[in-house]
Formats: sequence, structure tokens, C-alpha cells
Amino acid sequence: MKNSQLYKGSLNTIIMKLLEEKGRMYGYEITQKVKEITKGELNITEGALYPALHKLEADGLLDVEVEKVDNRLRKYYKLTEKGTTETVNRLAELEEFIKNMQTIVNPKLNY
Amino acid sequence: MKNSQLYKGSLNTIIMKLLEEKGRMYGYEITQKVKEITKGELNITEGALYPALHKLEADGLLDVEVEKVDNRLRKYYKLTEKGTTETVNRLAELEEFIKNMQTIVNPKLNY
DNA sequence: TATTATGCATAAGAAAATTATGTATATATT
DNA sequence: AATATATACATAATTTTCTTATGCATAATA
Repeated sequence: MKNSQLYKGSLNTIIMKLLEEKGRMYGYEITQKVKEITKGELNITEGALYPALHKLEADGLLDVEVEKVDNRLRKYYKLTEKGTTETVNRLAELEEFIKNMQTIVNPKLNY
Repeated sequence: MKNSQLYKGSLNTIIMKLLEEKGRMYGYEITQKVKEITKGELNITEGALYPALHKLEADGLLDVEVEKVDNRLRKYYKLTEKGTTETVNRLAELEEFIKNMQTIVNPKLNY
């Protein structure tokens, strides 16, 4: 993952949230989707993405299906049942995190 | 720093923002302030805090003043001019980061 | 008197990223 | 036709950042 330091630690949550929404995605698709969402601000590097996907799979949070499209390999990932449950927790943590960071940036407003 | 992974990479920004607000603070004070702001959710560990402060100082972003209060040492840190400029940038990045993460959590709303 | 709070510090290890490669096919550009 | 860019995966070496575990010291509390 590249850019602003702050994204360190949020990659797994981003992946899981996107998969929850889309159902299934392949690695390259995830990088493009994130680039689009963040208007080019966040570019996930392959060196961060692929090891992260492999670990999530090894941890039983993702399942993978390999397909050949236009003579090129794609590895489609989707959440397992365990992964879906875990995603709920991670998103709750993310919302708390965002709230806390907002309070730090703007201590006057409380959300 | 402890807890939810997500805070990885945000410690420097947190420190600098608090110093911008308060003028000057010492290490232990920072840990207590953050604990208070986040209602106990984020506990900055000494192993993360002190090396971070030393690095910010080495990078010319912070100045330090040592004082003895109640027979105990305190190292008060404050932003240098360079640190103040850098803080503006970091806070802009933080606000963008928060917006992007919000868009990921809730892609329907756009802020 | 023992524990908790205050206050600093560092070393060993783990986790997560960056950077640099590598392979391969398809498409666009010169 | 040759070259560059886009698509699609992967991994190894290194760096950054954090956790965990210590260590020292004084003050306040149980």
C-alpha cells in the first residue's frame, strides 16, 4: 500500500469490506477499485496485496477460485462464513477508529 | 500503540496534532490525553511513544525541554517551525484518509 | 509494606508495508 | 515491426512501526 502512512494497518479491513460488497473480486480488480474510490490517492502495491490475500486465505477468512479469462489467470476471492463474521467486527472497529481520529483532529465537535 | 491494528501509522500525526493544540506536552501526558480522548480505547505504549518522539526530534520536527517537577523528570516537547508546517500537511492527509475510509465503509454516502 | 501511578528509556521480536524483481499475455503507441 | 503500457499473478530483501518485555527511579495509595 502506498502514500500517506495512515493506511498502514487498514489493508485487510479494506479488502474484506470490498469483498462483502461485491461478493467476489480478484487481486488486480481490488487495486483498481481502491484507486477509483480514493480518486487515485491510495495505490495498493502488489507486494502488500498478494501476501495479504494469501494470509487471509490461510486464516480461513477467504476462499479462492481460479479462472482463466482472455487467456489470463484470475484468482477470485470471496469471504468464507468465518470471514463474513469477522468483517462485521472489523467494520465496527473501523468506525470507532474513524470517530476517534475525528475527535483528535477536531476535538470541539463530538459525533 | 495498542489495540485495533488500524492505528498503525497514525501515531506521529496524533502526537503532532496534540502538540499543535496544547503548545507543549510531555510523553506521559500524551498517553493520558489520548486515553481520555478515545475513552480508553487507544493506549499508546511507551515502546511506541518514546522512539517516535525521539525520531520526530531527530527529524527536526520537535524541540525538547527537560524540567524537574515534584522531583521527577519531564521532557516537554513542542513543534519546531518545520514541525508546524509539517503538521498542516499531515492533518490534511488525515482528513483525506478519513474521508476515503468513510467512503469505503459507506460507499453510498459521499461527504 | 506492597501496589499503583508517574516518568523516562531501550532491546528483541513480530507484523506489515515498500521496493525491487520475475513471469506471462493483451493492447496501444510509435 | 518494435516498444510501451495494461492486465494478472508472485516472492524476496529490506525497512518501518509496533508489541512485548525489561529496566531504573520517585510519589502516592491501599
